Amino acid sequence: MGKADFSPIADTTRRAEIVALLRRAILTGQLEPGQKLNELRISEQMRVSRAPLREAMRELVQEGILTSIPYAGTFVIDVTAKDIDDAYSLNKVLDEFAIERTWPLRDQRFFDELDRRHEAVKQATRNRDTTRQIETALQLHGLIYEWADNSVLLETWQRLTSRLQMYFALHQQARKEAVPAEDVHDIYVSLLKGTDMRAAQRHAREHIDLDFEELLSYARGLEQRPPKRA
Amino acid sequence: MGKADFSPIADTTRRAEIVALLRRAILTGQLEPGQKLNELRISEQMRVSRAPLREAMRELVQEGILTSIPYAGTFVIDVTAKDIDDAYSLNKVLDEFAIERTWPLRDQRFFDELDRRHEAVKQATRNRDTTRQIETALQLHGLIYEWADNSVLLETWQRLTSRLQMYFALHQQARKEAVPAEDVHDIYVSLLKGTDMRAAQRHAREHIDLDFEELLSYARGLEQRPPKRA
DNA sequence: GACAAGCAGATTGTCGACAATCTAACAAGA
DNA sequence: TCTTGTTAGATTGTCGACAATCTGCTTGTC
Repeated sequence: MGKADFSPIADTTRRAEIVALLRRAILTGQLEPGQKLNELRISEQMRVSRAPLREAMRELVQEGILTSIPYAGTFVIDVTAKDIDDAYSLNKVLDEFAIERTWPLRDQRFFDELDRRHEAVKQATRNRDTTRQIETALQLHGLIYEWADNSVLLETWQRLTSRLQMYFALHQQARKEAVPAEDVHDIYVSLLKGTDMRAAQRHAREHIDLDFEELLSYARGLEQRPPKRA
Repeated sequence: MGKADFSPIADTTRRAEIVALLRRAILTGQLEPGQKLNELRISEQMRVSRAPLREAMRELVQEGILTSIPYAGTFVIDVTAKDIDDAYSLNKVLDEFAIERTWPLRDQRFFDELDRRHEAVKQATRNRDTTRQIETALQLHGLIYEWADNSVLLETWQRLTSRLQMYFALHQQARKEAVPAEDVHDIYVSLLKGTDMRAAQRHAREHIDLDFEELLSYARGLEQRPPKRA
């Protein structure tokens, strides 16, 4: 018996690729909140028929980053300050739970992965690649969810992540200035390696507090934006 | 200006109706876990083409009660004891959060609605309508989520509800005996009307504890069930 | 000019047919 | 007997066309 352990091969359906493309466009801010997605136009651009495109859109609607009105169209979700606040406060609760569950399961592999993701954030920061910086920061944050050994929790987090990534991307896009270069994750990582679970939980709350505060002040500025046309 | 407040008219797309039909079939246990959904057969039975059916299926996949393997088929999710345990433990955390958020927002309308839903459970119990009993009990439980004024939390709960309803339905279906006739929600309701939030939170934990314990012992019995054929 | 009716264009929803892929049964060879 | 190659059937994925619905403009009327 050979011992090679192969990873599952990629989904080869057009639908899956369309989902990935659309999601990326939304999460990086290429598609603005409220914007309408014209099926014919997009399907022609992607050289695909409308059937798989529509199926892909249904998935993203359920994922919570698109919204659909029958016979009117499918739109990128609107972002209100309340949405961000809601996501943020739920995130705090979930973080606490995830840390609690992950805590006894931490091992060397966990610490290694933690360092690896932390390094990825630092590199993206050095490269001034803001999109990648957001992505890697969320991946670093997501490790406690992957490790918590709770599939429903992980699913919930992934759904939340989509929105968070979108929110942060919009925020970054809005303020033209460069991203803070210093690394704010050092303490978080070291606490996750330590022995005081409560301290880690407390810091997680306060840490994401900071990021969100700015996000919120930004979001409050763009309330009642007019709906974008396709 | 007239003052009538109309409820939104029904979605008139076939897709929406198909989603409702399929969801109901799954959540009531008409479709067993692991069972394959044959697109052609179902579309013929419903007198609908495969396009809206497939779109409906995509939605339910994202909702977490179906699972899809490219070129192989779409299946009702398998239920493992761990899945139930995961959903259960997350539910406890969310309950606590929902109660905390709902607490200061309780008013007369809340109490009225609480009573209304409680009454619905009691009536379903009297009628020995187990399916409806599960449905109404979950609706009673869901009020704190609807009242918490947090859209992301509500969404998360609704997703969780789908699975819980499915789990309980399976459980009920398995044990042929009648459902416990006594009402276990009296204390829960009265605590939500009271002044001691901590007590309400504590009881929510212990209350759903009871329901789940039986569910878990049942689920542990059906591990590694063979996949059902269409 | 204000307003309602009706029409044209654009867009979404649905259909039936074809292409790509998988499964299972069978045959051929070691 | 076990493995490998082939093939037929069934099922999923995708396509192009048609039907249903919406939107905005035009027209006609007061």
